[in-house]
Amino acid sequence: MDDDVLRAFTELARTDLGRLLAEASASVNAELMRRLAAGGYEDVRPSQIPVFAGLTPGGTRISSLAQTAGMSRQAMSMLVREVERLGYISTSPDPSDHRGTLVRLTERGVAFCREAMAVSSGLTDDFAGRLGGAGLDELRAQLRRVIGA
Amino acid sequence: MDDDVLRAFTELARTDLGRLLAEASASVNAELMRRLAAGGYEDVRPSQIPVFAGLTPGGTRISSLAQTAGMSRQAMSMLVREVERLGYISTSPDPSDHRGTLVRLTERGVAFCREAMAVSSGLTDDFAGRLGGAGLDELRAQLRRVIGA
DNA sequence: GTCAATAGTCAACGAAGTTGCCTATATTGT
DNA sequence: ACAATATAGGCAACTTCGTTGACTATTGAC
Repeated sequence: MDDDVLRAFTELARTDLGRLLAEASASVNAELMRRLAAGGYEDVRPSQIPVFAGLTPGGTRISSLAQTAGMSRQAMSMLVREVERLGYISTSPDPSDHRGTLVRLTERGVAFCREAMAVSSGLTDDFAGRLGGAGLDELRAQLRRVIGA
Repeated sequence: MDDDVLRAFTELARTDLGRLLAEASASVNAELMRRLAAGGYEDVRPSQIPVFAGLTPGGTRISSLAQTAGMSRQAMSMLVREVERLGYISTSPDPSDHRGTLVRLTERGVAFCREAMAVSSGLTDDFAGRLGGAGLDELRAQLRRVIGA
């Protein structure tokens, strides 16, 4: 019966591993951003996090940030300008190669990274409480196995 | 030292639960769409899946699909037109309420749902092989615990 | 010193979704 | 019976996040 196919499909769509992963990801990410906002960083958007994540000590090229984030230089360039306008990073021409632009954290940027780490730790602790410490480690290991396809 | 904060932050960004979940979700979803495309359904895009997922036997309102998918009626209305143009669903005015539009699977739509279930089963089997059957069940349970925040 | 490669940016576009407003139909209260 | 209200759907404009293509400036190789 077609109806049976449809019912089975609907049921599948609800319990699917892909959907569970997507929901869990969205949920964790939303909670992370909510806590960052509560900590005084309401102006940072999720898409801007990769800018911070790609920074390295001593200053980092926009191209390098783009590659780390897996996106085009153009997109990263725009993100960098946004985050700079928010006051978290500063840019300056690379003295050793005037084609390049070096991106560095400002003091506010350092404070943001500290807060982000604290928030992430808090969230991790919450999950450890809910899943058990061993359960959380096991979850991480299984996710890595899922990714390593 | 600021550099230490940055290094710790970078490390965190790589091993973060949120990032693991996002990567796993993207990976599983991409693989699902890849297999659907390989099975002859190259024209269905990820954003259109919720149209199918919300359908119920006997025909379903666009508003109902929108609510199930958690999006606006306007967005779902557009998705419905796209998927209809691809030939997977048909629409007709609701005879019992002429404001409404009932959405139903076509034969091609039923075939798609069958294939999607087969693909999903295959994928689930693959993961069961990689994580162990009990490991997969445990992963699902933990993801549900993560979602139930 | 010319010539190819690289870093960054501008402009146009695309996918996926939102909000505000509009029409058509239904329902409800008096 | 009819005015008021609610609901279903659709149009238009906009936002977010990303892409590709074409361009300039600088650099390095020969």
